Amino acid sequence: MTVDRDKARRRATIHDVAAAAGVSRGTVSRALNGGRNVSPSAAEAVRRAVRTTGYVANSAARSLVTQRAHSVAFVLTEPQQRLFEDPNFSVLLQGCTQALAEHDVPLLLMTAGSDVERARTSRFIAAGHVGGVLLVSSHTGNPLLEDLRHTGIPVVACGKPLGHEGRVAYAAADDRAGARRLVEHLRERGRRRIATITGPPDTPGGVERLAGYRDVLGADGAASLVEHGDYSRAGGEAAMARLLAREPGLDAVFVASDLMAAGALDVLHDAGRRVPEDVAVGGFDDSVTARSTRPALTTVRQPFERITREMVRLLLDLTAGHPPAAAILPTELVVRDST
Amino acid sequence: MTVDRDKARRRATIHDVAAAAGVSRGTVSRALNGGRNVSPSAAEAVRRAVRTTGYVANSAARSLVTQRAHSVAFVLTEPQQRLFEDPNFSVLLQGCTQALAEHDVPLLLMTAGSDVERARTSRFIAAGHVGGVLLVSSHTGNPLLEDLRHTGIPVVACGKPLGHEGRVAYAAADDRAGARRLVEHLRERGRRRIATITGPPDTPGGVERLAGYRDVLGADGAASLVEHGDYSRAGGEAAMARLLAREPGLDAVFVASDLMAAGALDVLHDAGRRVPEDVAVGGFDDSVTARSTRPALTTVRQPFERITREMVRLLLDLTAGHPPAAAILPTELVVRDST
DNA sequence: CCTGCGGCTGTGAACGTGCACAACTTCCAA
DNA sequence: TTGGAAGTTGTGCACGTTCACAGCCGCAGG
Repeated sequence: MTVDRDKARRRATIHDVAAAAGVSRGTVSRALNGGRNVSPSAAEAVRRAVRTTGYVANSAARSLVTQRAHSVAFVLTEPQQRLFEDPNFSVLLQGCTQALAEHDVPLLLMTAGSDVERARTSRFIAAGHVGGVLLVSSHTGNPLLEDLRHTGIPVVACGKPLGHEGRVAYAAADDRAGARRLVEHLRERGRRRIATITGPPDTPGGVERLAGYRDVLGADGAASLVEHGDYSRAGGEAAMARLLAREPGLDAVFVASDLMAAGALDVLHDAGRRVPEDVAVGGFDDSVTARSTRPALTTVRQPFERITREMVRLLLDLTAGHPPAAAILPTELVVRDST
Repeated sequence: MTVDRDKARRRATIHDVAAAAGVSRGTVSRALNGGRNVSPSAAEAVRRAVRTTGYVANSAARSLVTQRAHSVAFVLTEPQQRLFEDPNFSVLLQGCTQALAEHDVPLLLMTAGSDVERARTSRFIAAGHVGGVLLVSSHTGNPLLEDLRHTGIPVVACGKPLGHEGRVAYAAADDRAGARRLVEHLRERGRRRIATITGPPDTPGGVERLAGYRDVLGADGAASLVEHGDYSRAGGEAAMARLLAREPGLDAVFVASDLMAAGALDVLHDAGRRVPEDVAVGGFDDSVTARSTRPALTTVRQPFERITREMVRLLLDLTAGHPPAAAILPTELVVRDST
């Protein structure tokens, strides 16, 4: 009775497993972790004992002795509002959760939008509470990355970490090729006055997608039809308005994100331009936004699922001792009704 | 030199603080945790030593001895797709992260959409890896809640947990009053044939918002103008199409979520109905969707910030030994262009 | 037959913390 | 003066795990 009650109340420890299997703690630990130097019979006995006792390793005790945590922090350095305005972040978060769960690694969500948040997050990570960091930060020059590199904790960035290339692992879509493909598509549709709304110049998406645009159109003619946005819907509206004021005769716009493109569509609509008859509009990301605009948006699909999967793989590699690597993944043109 | 190097490499422990403050480990522990029975001079010395050593308590060691984790799991039981389609989940997630961070409690994000995920999440939580659970699950009858109640780990639900009222703590908006207010608003605008698109009948939002609608219109006349949706955009489209087929002369629709309302707007537009001239449309949630539709949506604002704050407060109360409580929070009518 | 070696196993120590307990001080009332 | 109460402090132990080490066995080579 007493034994049964204890077993029911307290979680099974490695001692219980050892006793049930008729071996020692060390053997159980070896069987479960390394798997080396354990006889087949002992391994089988341990496996059975684990099943009957319902043993799950105590992570606190484990990370106390191994001096490192098993969990991974997903850190978002954008101002908080972005998390719910831009669907891309949700997709990334969901993908990473999924990919990590498959490796039985819990994900801690942390934000570092304000200075207070950044200090708190930085301190938390430096305290060794997590074994790795997935950093989603588009803007360069974020002090958090400096802090993290100083701690020596494995970090994988989403998108090329401008200024840290080669020193920080990252996974990213091939922004430049994707942008090139979309602008080529606009030309194939017969468009001649093609403008662009870029992302901020201190973000990889802002730089690379503009580069792809210029690959097709050349730097000279392009220079006069470039406006910068900030990836927000409102930013897209403002940039589109500026473009129309500068060049009323434009017949196409390549917008560096779907959210900004949605804003641009509104402005074009209010200005009496028909899409795609008068002006063709191309976006970037293929987020849910692209499917819900009117007309539905032609865009460049980012391989978010592969990106998140690669981020997790790179992080696990890093913790295994590999040097920082990069994964550049191909994009895909999705043609809908706006071009 | 050696001391300096050690201090730089290894994290400061409670021993280091005790040595620096000239007291014992026990006093340091008391000063930091309880604060009771510690002389002012000792407390001051400890405080100073903590600052100079940069001491941060080792959470692994702490939870090993206290037998409970400090972190909180945010569990989403909806199918994964919903996370990025419905902005409400992002808002909830962001709010909880924020509120927990203020208490220095890390948030673990877990999903339980499929059976495999649910089993994994359930096992993880049962293993004692988290100190509490914030459960975001609209549908009733989810086996996860049963699992969780069995473990005895504190749980706070978001929205009334149908079938567990009084036994599980929860925070929710006053759905019924909010729906009532919106339908009254439609009548004040002179509408007479008011239909409704509800949420699923096994969700609190599906039940309560329909109840509010009936409070105003009476059960009899209402019965013929009710269609069920599933909170998705596509579900809203389908339900709107069914309503139009049943009652072409309707002049208003109360839709139980903004996302479904966005779908309904599309269908009304394609059917040649002008909004709000021919048909007034009201939504629920006041999510970003409501501001980006054309016309902008009249809706009921859910006090998400207060909801998340209350969820966290209820959870902390629970861990402190209080019995499960509920927090019902008032909503607000937001009038825009669709009514 | 002894020696060495490689595979396998058990045992003690350590990780850093909170808590129970004992010891010590101070102070006041009997 | 003494006793005890109240407040403050130090110390041993336990939490559950991994790791290094030592001991055991069987086997092959000298």
